[in-house]
Amino acid sequence: MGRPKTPLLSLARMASAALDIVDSDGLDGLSMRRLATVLGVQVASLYNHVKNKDQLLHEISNQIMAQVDVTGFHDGDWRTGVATWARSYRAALRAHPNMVPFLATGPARRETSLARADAVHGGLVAAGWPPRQATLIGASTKYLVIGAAMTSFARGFDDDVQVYVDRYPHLGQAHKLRAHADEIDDEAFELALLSFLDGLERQFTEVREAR
Amino acid sequence: MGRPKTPLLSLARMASAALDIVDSDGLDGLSMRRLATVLGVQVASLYNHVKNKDQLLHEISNQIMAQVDVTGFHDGDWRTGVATWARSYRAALRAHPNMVPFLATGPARRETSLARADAVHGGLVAAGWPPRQATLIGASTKYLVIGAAMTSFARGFDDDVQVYVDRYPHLGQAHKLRAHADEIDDEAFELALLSFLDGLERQFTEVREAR
DNA sequence: ACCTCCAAACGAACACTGTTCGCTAACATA
DNA sequence: TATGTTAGCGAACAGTGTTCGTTTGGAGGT
Repeated sequence: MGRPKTPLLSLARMASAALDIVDSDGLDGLSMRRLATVLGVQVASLYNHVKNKDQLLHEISNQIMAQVDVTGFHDGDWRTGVATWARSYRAALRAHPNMVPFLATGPARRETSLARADAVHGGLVAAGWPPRQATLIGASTKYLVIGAAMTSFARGFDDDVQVYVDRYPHLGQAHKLRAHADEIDDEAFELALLSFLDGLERQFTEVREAR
Repeated sequence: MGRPKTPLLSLARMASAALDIVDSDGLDGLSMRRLATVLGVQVASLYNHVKNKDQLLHEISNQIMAQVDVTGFHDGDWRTGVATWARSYRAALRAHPNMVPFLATGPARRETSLARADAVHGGLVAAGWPPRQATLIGASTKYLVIGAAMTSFARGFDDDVQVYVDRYPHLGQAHKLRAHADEIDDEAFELALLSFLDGLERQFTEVREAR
């Protein structure tokens, strides 16, 4: 067949189609052959635009991480900075839940991830936090976001009552959870985030008074 | 060859060997063929003891979750209950970091997981929390633990300075993180956990006064 | 205009994966 | 003693990521 007059593929088109597959059929549902079929192309052609399947997934990851908002630090208020960062971070992950296991694993060497980390750390230090504390806050917040995106707590329970009755006395209502899954997950995340920020606030005043 | 005089395999032996492989070579490093080789056996034989590779992984997961300690609720003190639960939960996951992606994904239908959830929820309610709050606390705590186990924040950075210098002004010290990776991860987890518990404590007194 | 080099498609193959099938031989039970 | 179940084995199947050599279009240089 040879080289076509106008290119059939592009990195953007591939990443977009791949993300569609992952969104609808999970991470395991994405195979290079299936992606090729969707794009109307043969498998080997994909490797002209991507070195690896891994690289393709990183490409998608960058796309997702670009949605994370770190502008909340601009006015020097660290609390709203962390809050908007955490919320937009979680929202970006929840938009593509099947990608979360990949996003959360492995080193954060991705471009966009590092850029976000840089902005957060810089924002916290500029607001008056010692570097060490800024690091810890960044880490803790990331834990919370990743955990919340990874594990939809409420969806982890079965609709069927029989699973719980008799065997787990305190989980009698657990099957109802799935109906309000999103609601509960949202509330649990907000609860953790706000109480965390409250805790930090107290610590922050101590830091300021120590000077 | 036929049936051997004494069984060569057992579920326990398989799970144990499989976990060894996962611990040393990652989740992807575990293949049924390799597991069979390690056990001095042919692949097909494994399927006499396990229906699936998935079932094998669930077996391992149960083994790990059994390490989680929920006895802290026994004396009615919810705060130490949650704290010991969270810490032992995290410790169990950190002991086998490569298993975390599997443990964290998918519904928590596993026996041992449900038993733990039951104990936690029961403990919180017994201590005076309304069921709804108990659910949220369970969820939030799980988020934190899963996130902390999933993402070793500090290990996510590169040892090489050149990665950061010039490009990310606020991450100039980031390469030093890896040296104290464990220390930082521990502190970040404790920071999040304690400030979360503090936040809950304030909320709890409000709940009591409302009665 | 010609020649060269690179880019982007293809088809075929390789090594690997999880899983199933039919076969055999030992044990457990009636 | 006969029967059925259990736990090994070998071979095969469909599917995976990836690489190789080949073909051909287009861009750049002389």
